[in-house]
Amino acid sequence: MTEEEFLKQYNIHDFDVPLCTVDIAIFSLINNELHTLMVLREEHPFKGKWALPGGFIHLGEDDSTESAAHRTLRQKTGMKSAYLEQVKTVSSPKRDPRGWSLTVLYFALVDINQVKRIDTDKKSTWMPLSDLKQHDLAFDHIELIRSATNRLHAKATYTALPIELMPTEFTLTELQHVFEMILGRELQAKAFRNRVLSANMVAETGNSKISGKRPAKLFKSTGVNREMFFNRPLME
Amino acid sequence: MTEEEFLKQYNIHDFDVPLCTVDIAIFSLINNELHTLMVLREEHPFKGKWALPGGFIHLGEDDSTESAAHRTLRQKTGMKSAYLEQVKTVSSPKRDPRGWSLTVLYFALVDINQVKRIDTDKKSTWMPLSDLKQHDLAFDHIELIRSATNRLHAKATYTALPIELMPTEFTLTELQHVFEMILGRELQAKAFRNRVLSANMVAETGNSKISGKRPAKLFKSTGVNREMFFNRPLME
DNA sequence: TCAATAGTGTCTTTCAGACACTATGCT
DNA sequence: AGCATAGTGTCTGAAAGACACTATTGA
Repeated sequence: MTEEEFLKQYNIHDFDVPLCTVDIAIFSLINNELHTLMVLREEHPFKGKWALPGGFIHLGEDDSTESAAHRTLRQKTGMKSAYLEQVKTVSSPKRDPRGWSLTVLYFALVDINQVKRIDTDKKSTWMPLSDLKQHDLAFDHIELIRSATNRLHAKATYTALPIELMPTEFTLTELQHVFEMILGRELQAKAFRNRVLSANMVAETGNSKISGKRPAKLFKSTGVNREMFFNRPLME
Repeated sequence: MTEEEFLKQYNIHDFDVPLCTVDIAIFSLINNELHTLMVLREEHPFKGKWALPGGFIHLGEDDSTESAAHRTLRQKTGMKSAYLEQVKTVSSPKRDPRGWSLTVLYFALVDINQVKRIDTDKKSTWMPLSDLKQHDLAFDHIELIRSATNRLHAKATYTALPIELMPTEFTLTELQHVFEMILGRELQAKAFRNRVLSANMVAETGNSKISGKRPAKLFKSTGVNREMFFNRPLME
């Protein structure tokens, strides 16, 4: 048989195949707390439960799981681009009652001020991470969120990725507080500032922010944080 | 409709679904060189080309993509357990001529002395990494191998994972040479030894190896390398 | 005794941690 | 002037880099 003949007779529907989805944990800062965007499932299975945004890959529309993730992100937040990173692929015969399933998990970091639109057709909400355990989420999404959070936590110790969560202008103290929230512990101002400043990850905007007492210089991201790795982690 | 009714009428074959596979780059040391196990494709597509071991998930047999990877590893090397790590999931409508496809990539590190059996039904070979570019591999497998190699390289800078490639007993100089091969540069004996010894990643066996001149102490892995991360990378 | 490989002593450099200190602007 | 927050000076310690040095064996 030639390859052409083979491809002609090949039909994926002759085989048992897994269900194949993409899920994204979209993280954002609201009132100095980490939130993740959740959508209410309006169909079975897990109807009425909160779930991560995502779903089946649209074979005609998506060029990769990453572009499926971008599409979802666009639909839910109106953002054309944002930091998006693949976390891992999780699979099991049990995690979806419809059958053997596999999901490619991503996480995104967005500045909440850039979020333009939230799909009105589906009920969705920004849920603080601290509230998650009180909800009985769909599928294994609580586990997925934990995996995404762990990745974010790890990245905060050896990169400056959390800058992606910040508004256009921010003070270094504000940035430090975000890191502290993600890492769950306090940081030394000196070490923290040395690190981001000497790596040129932020640049002064010339503006400052008066929050009552001494005004703090405002900084903006230089974008270096997307690729740069520090060669020592923050603490152990 | 109840969930039960929904599940009863749900049929995955009503939808367009991607092809879904698992591939593994199985790395091993042969004659002081990194090799990866390749199998000859005996069917279309890419018939007659070399490819990474792997293939479709067996829904009845595999509990996850990881167990599909373990099954493949067992079939190709006879090894029940070995270091196995998920690298990433790669997808595209073009990478497989049969249609939209997705593969979950793993890499494994094996001690070549523990490899018991190589499937006799499929032609397979250990290919040195340096030879790969001379071959026209199936699918995007050359890219997948590059991704797996990059991961191994990164891990060698901040963990002692390459210990998994070593035989039961080895000298520190031999281990250092393996790191040097993976990293593509020379290391300082002092720094290298301090690092693995103070982390208790290896333990003396009491034996030594005479290779002509001063005998070198033999060490064995303590297994610590699987989880331990150094808090500074080797060089930049 | 010498060649060759194994393994160490020790100085430098880098950067995080600790923490006391100074700076600024509002009230 | 006082106070709260912004931001710095400077010492310590841990671990990597450099590189000269010593140790052990067989021939």
